[in-house]
Amino acid sequence: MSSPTLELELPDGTRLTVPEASTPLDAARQIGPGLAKAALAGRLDDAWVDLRAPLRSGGKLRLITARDDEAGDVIRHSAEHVMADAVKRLWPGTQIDVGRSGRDGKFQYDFDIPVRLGRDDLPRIEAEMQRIIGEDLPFERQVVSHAEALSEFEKQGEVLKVSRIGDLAADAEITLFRHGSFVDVCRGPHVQSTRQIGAFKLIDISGSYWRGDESNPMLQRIYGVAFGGKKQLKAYEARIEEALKRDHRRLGAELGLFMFHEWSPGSPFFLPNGQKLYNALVGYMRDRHEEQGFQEVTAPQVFSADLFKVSGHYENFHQDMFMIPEPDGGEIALKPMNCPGHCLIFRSTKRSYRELPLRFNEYSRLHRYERSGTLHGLTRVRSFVQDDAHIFCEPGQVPDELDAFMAMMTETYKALGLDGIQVAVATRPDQFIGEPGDWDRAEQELYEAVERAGYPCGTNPGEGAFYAPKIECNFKDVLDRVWTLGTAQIDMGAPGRFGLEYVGRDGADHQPAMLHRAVLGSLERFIAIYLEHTGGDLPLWLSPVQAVILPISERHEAVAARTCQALREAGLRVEADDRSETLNYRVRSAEMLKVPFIVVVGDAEAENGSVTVRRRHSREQRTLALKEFVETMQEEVRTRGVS
RNA sequence: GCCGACGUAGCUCAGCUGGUAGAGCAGCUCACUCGUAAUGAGCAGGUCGUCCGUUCAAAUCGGAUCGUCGGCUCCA
Repeated sequence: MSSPTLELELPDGTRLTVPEASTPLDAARQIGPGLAKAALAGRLDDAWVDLRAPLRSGGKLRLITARDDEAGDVIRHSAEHVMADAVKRLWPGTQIDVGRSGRDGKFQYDFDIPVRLGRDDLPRIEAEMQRIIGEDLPFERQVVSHAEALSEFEKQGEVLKVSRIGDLAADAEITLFRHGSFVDVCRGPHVQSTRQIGAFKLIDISGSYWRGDESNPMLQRIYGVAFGGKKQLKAYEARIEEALKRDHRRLGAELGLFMFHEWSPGSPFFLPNGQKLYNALVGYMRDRHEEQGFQEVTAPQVFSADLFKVSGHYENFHQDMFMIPEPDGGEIALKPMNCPGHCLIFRSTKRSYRELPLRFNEYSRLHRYERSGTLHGLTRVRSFVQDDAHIFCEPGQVPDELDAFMAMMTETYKALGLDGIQVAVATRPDQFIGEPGDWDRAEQELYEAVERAGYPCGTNPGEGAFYAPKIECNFKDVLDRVWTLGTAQIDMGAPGRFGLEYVGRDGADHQPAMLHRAVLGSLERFIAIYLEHTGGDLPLWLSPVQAVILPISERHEAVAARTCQALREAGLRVEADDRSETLNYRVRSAEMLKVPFIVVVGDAEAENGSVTVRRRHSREQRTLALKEFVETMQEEVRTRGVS
């Protein structure tokens, strides 16, 4: 009678037969002692397996070593434990909560530490971690029952951990990992020994609410990065440095696009160059909407609080609004959204089904009171404009309108060369208006629209607006933070609350469906993401300064001025730089402002009415007739080419 | 709003444990008049975020406040 075995297939195709309940480490030993020593974890059919966990089935086994790209994932996991151990060693009485390791090399751990730590304490923790790594402590894996896990941490007085274990099912098998005297609940996998943590660095410390709830006490969270080797750590640091160069806040200042002032926190000033970019974008969206049957309107900026009592904002959005008490005891508010105004326009006259879908778009400035700690450059502001529109239609027309939204969104982002969009449906939040059944149907319609448009669709549970579920178009900024740009929402409250009606084919009154949608979302936020996406190298049609004219010397100033004027009259945004500086100096200055065309005029050009042009990022200089240059530029602007 | 850090000339930064501020770039002036990434010289520029306190004396120490940055929470 032979004992049962498992069949494993190795990456090179060879097959390995091991006794049942062997561990990946056992398999590694069979392959060779070198591999067994270097192995960090295993992948069985692409799922992580801990080296010490008995295999439950055969399959394709890959042993991960520091040389593999995925090594970092395992190392970070173990680095979390080592960091937690270090903090406990340094500050006895520390309660550990949980750690997490994410993408991009980062890991974190939350603690309740008896003292407040600052960044200055990080080197001390790093040193302690280094000591633990030097101790070469093996990670031990242990599977225990729920009760055993509870008693383990109760014994240690780990109140937070006990509470976390309480979340797990009573019949769950719990895996513990130990190294030295430190133990934590963890699914794994972990490296074999602390020594295998190749390179790490603690990067920051911050607060975080216990269980993510701001009514709970605040814990201290420490962030770090860890990799298989020093080289990856260096690469990470270089990547962050590069990313920072593309930060829209930095580019905004360097290119003279926008600024902030402490007397109006979170409210951007668009400087002349920024306003040109802004106007170009709005102009583009105006055209797109007009083509698609939208009608632009402008509603007031300030309304009586009564409007928002009807819309539901007063009860559900109050702390996000700028409310102003009036001398006579009334209350007025800066509008945080355009929708209530559009509802008033809709019901200003008797509407017929023949008018539907009725699409109103608006570029008013919206104001929302965002808490001070949430403000962030142009991505999170208190004053912004959306390419916003509301569609009033018959309920049966909703799918077509959603399809049109998805199409416009796809086309617009494509035209701008912006990729990396993530689409998700944000569902009913805890605080909402309307009927749950209607929400379910609306959410379903949104999912179907995303699917018809061919996008993979995620779900952001409970992230919908209080009045509508929404399709969200999400993008990451240069430091991997996710921001929502475009959205499409099906309103669950406004048509009823505002008593909106239209006369149907049947002569009876019906309630219209109402959609909210914005393709770029907040223009401010869009500009931020787009600047980071392009690194400030905007396509010609969006460049604030499309060309700069450089006279070779003083005697060419008049030609430069004439050339500049001719280009301006052709509708191009052009400036002449006739400062008393060397040509090289002025070329450099134009380069740093990321101007797409550098145009030089000297004796030769003055003589025959030509210009010598060099495109940014090109080394080639072309001399051509001014007229020809104008036409080339106009054509590129007209077709909104993306380089 | 909460936790932590930061706040010195337009920008980037120096200024050790308290003795009333310094550089580079930008700006201005003069000279140079130049063919695609920094010509040279000179000048000017700051009540050290703000307020209160400690001290003979505060950019430096303490407190408060505002703003910014990194997170948390919240959100386009």
